[in-house]
Amino acid sequence: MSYRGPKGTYDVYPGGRDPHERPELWARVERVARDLFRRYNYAESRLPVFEEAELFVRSSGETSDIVTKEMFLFTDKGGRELALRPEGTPGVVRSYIEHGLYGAAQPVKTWYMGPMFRHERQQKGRYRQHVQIGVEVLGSPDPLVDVEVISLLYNLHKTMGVRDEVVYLNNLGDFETRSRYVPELREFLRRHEADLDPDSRARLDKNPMRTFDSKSKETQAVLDEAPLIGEFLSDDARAHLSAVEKGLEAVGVPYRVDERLVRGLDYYTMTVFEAKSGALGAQDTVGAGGRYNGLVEALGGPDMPGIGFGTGVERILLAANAPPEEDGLDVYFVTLAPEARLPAMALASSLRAEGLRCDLDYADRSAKGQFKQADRTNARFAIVIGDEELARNALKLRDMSSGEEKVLDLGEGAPAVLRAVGV
RNA sequence: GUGAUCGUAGCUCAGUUGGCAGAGCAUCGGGUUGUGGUCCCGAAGGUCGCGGGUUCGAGCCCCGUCGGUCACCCCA
Repeated sequence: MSYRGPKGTYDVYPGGRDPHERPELWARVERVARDLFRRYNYAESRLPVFEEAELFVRSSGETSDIVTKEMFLFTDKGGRELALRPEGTPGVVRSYIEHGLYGAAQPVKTWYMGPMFRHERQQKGRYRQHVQIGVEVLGSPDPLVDVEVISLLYNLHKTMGVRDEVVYLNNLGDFETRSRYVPELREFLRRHEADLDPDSRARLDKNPMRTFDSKSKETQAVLDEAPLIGEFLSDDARAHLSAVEKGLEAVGVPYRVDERLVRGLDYYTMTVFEAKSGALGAQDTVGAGGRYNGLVEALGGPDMPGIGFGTGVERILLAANAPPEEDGLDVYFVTLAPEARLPAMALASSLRAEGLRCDLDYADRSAKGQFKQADRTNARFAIVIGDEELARNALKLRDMSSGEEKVLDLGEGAPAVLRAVGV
């Protein structure tokens, strides 16, 4: 084996085995997503897969893992520091600011789908290049926008057949809330430092809230007694959370409030949410997102609120029931003489123009082999053209399920076939 | 980045204490001078991931390396 795909990547290819390698499943997600976004009135954004590295540092936070150890960095020939995008939100916000969309009617609702890159070790449901579908709503602080975004995520997953899903919801308050809560939490954790796992201990100074994500039993035992952010929320944040809850109930999205839900990115404020599936492995988050009311301003725009989600297409496919593919060809051409190939090609071309799915043998197969191929491609009909048919300017139409055969006029071309197959 | 585990035909996998590289499925052909799904026969298909080492001899033992899988960290 000479070449392999780069570490942590995968191919979508004809005959792909795993769900995320199957082209027809990707086609389905794209179809479902586009249809849903049209109904919710979101317009598409197509953005570069690389940006100035600085953009991601400013957005995700200098201390975040994504920035410190997971970015694919490179320098172009002009000496610019660039990075393959590790997430979608910063690019969308940059675009919103760059094109002055804050001056348009608000909110601006957009969606995107494309590859994201993170330099990390892969495991089930995690790749160095993975595809995210995301939405961002910029310019409105309305809690009902949060409801719309969460319900959109939920419906996307539901339509795709994601199994065993639970939506978790929390409110992290504004920066002020956190500036009161975090010292309190840190103080508490410090008192129990001896019982924490090494990773959590290391996080104590930098970002104690992420201790909640630890999978260590000992650490979780300590956290059972820890102060929760709910008690520190401002009236505003509390009202926002309850408005979101009422909204989710109104639109019929099941959810659970989880006060221990924290998110890894620095820019989140107020609402955060995460959709998890029991059908995945350790990486069980299918999609997640939250509000980022300070981000637009931090990136040089006006003080505009925003909210969005990102969801991993590979994880959607992994967590969904892959439906059996039933569709096949309308016609497979069996050519039994070299002179039959051109008339077959011409007829196939006419039938394709009429919308029929057709294919021919390009492998110089035997008669038996060509019928076998007709069978494999699930063709409804085989059209046989050989010496006998050519001599009479005819073709033989074989119904592949009944075995019934009819002789048609080859000279008449597509209309005769269309009539016989009942289109 | 850390740890565990696995790399043999396109796929799934056997391969004994180190002794001639195998099976099933898939592919192609034949049985049927032009008829598929079942059946029978045959063919083709391999630097045993790669590089070193030990040995008379390595798919097998040792070291390194690359890659896959799973978990941690983190995240979609």
